[in-house]
Amino acid sequence: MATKVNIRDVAKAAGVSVTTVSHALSETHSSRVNAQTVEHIKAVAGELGYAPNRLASGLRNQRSRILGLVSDEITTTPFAGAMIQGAQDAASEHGHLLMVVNSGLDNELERQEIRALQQHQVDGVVYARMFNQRVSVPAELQGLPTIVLDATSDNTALSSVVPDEFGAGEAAAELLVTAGHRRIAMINNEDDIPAAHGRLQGFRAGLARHGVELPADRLVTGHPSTAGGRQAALGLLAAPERPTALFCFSDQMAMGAYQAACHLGLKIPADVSVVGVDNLELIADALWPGLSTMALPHYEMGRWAVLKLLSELENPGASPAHEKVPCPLVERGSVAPPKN
Amino acid sequence: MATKVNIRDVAKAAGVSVTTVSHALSETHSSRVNAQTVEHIKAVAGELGYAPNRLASGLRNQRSRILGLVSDEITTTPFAGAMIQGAQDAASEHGHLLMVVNSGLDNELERQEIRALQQHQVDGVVYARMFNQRVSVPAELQGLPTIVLDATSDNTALSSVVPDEFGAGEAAAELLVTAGHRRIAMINNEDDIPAAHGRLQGFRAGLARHGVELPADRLVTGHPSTAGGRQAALGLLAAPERPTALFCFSDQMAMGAYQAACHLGLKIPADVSVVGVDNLELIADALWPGLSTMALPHYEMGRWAVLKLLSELENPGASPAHEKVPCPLVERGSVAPPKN
DNA sequence: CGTCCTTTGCAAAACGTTTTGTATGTTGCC
DNA sequence: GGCAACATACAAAACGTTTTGCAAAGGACG
Repeated sequence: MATKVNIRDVAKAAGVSVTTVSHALSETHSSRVNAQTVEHIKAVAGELGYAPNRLASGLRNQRSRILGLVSDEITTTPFAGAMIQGAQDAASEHGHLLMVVNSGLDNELERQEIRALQQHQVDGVVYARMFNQRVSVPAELQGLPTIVLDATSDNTALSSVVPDEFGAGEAAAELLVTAGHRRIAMINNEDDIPAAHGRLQGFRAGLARHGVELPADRLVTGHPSTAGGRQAALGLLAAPERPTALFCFSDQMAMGAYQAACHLGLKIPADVSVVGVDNLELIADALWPGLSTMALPHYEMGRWAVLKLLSELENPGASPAHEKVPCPLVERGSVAPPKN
Repeated sequence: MATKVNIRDVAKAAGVSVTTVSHALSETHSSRVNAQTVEHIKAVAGELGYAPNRLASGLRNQRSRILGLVSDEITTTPFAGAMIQGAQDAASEHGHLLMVVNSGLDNELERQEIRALQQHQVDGVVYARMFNQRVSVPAELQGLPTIVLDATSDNTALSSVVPDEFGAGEAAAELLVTAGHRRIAMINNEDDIPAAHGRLQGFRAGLARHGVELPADRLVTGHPSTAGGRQAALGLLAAPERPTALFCFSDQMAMGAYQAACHLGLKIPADVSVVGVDNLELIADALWPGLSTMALPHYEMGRWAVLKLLSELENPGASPAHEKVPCPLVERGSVAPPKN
């Protein structure tokens, strides 16, 4: 009762030839067969539960309808899920399936996984990173349509999609300034990656538009973790003229800021407002009060990458695109006007 | 320069027949060809970068070497990553690839995704849930080897793997009692799922072994979220004879307990010890102090499921297994002896 | 020296599709 | 009524493997 019924069985049951069944079931060739016959064949096929063997059709067409998604680390980051989901949804909508592999940080393993994908004749690959960084895609992917996801490739011939880091920083500044804040600080990632750079630039630009400065002593960096954020926030909030608002590189660092505030007896948002980046449900929603944060559009980026990949497969001549997806603000309860 | 080289090219380059190449490269038939010739062929194949087309061999062998993983929700839970990774690692080690699909809570979509997997001739399926619950696997999977992951199926013919919930509860009790606690409370999930039931049973058993009771007013339930845990903890810790230790259903609920403690001016672990379940890096590691917790073995379960699936594929007669994977304690800093 | 076995290599068929080219039957037109 | 044109259906080849059955060559033995 398994997937045993093949096109020959359908042909026999419908009393026609295999060719006719194939034509009837194919969108493009159905004109070659009588409309009534098409109906009949479809009915019989449905009845028999016929599902064409994609291995066979892939072999014949040189088109497996499988897409590869290779990422650096699925396990450790909570973003991976949204990315994969976005990619998978887009693939599924267009009759494709996704093969997910991940390599950790092991280059040799990565090579191997990519070879495995190639053996399975994937039509193309999404090469994903879990945060916006600069990468060079492995040579193995030469000749295979590839989209770079949440990273920028040194090979500009490859399409890529990243969050609009600049815009996120800008919007965060806008939010805090219009809430009335003037003494504002930023806790940034100490690593000099595009994400850190872009958010800072945007934040500065957003502040500047309202004539607000970000003096050097209100820009601190730390390890991108709760502990890093906590430590940085403890320093900032202990200062004599402490800032009334904090923009944190990530929700995790923002969580550290919450801990620092609680430790110092400061209330959020009454004494200090906090804005994060990521919109990790697990953190932003869990903090008390909820954390207002700039959502990283991982789902949308996953979708975009697959859609772009499919479109490049359709017409191979297309020129590459470099997309920036906006990061919408998700307001919870961590921002209020300053007290005085 | 893509994956253009096929077995025929190798044969030509090596000056032998296609058959001989196939035999030489196959583990089982390599005895049919001269050892020296095997070496030569392998050398040529390597030189040419030959990689056999799995679509073709899958078609021929009726064995695609693709495994399906269908899950309810990848996006929203941070466990998915570890599960997928475990499954993928195990698959990769045995020369298989994983196709991940997920259905949300939409049954129709699930059916559709499963059909898609079947069209791609997956050799078997891992049917995963994101927390231990009771499921009935969809009829579409009839006839396809299936393993149930992090759930128990009403069809006992299907192998399944779940965490050892009972053992986790037991170990948590052991930890708290040997630290010296006697007034101990539990904050459980209000939903009556195997996870909640098992952990409570185990916790009770663990306490009982040391003559400690869990009176009704020290067993409270709440929504399995930070807010739910916070609310429950606020109630417990405001009681006249407040408990000195809390066992929480999840790390998220434990995070709520942290917030309640901070709110009430209680220090962890000095005033109250806390134990969670899950070992979510994002939370357990982020809390201050770090949260001691029972790790849910998602990675291992993912591995186990795939390994079991592969073994059932090898010998189809095997009887089903129902595995419980232990939940190791991960100690951080949230447990200390009671003050008085 | 002939026979029989063993070693080694190959030709051909099969897996389930899709597509091209062709054959059959039907209709319309002169 | 004959022929062209068209609609419809089919046979066969191809995609890249694996495996079965068979042939050729070489060695051992009587």
